[in-house]
Amino acid sequence: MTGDMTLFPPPKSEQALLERAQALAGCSMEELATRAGIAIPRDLRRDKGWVGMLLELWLGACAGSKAEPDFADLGVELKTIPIDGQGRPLETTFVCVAPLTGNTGVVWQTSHVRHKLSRVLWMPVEGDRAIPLAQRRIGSPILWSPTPEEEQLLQRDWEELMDFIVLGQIERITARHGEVLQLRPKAANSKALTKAIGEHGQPIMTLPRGFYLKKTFTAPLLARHFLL
DNA sequence: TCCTGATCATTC
DNA sequence: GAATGATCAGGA
Repeated sequence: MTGDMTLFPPPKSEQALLERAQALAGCSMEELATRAGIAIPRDLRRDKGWVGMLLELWLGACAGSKAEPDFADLGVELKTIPIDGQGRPLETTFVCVAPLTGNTGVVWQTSHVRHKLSRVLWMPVEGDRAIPLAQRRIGSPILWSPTPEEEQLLQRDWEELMDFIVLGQIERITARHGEVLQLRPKAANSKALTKAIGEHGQPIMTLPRGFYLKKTFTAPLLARHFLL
């Protein structure tokens, strides 16, 4: 058995996907890794995407495909989210890389952020570092689309952040900007650079950035599920 | 204690 | 370098 084989073909419907995801609830990383023939790292320091890749395998996501949803036929994106004992998120959620050039005329309606978040299967996973990785369990999955209120929050932040980028003010953006959506470095290290627009409209080199959902956005989203 | 800025692996 | 998958870790 090899690590890159798919345990399942892609699900044929949202319902099938959700049922498959629900069947994983309560399972430990040890169970899923062992049954997939995959070694479990001691921790995630050098394997940050390990849990996400493991769940892609079990859910039949198109691993490695790019610029497409994880479940292309269904238009569904898969997101694992580490949670504490109360079901609250332990980390922000990466959405997509921010385009730093060629943004003249871009609007929210056709943005990558909006498309990525239009339909998401959230897979909560115990993430407390006091719990050995092998013993961490999958939580109850949530198939989600933004409510009108949530989309409005996202759009407001996205437009504010994109304005900075287009106007050559990217170096002034910090993770504190945005109520629910923030812009932070997304790179191999602080020496990785990409082209952007400078304060006088000239090309500059800067850190690649990504859009991330703040915990203030994902926490209520997860909590709502437990109230229903 | 928590959040921001930095970082890790892998593929192409 | 860009894109996929994210979490780490020290300073505020």
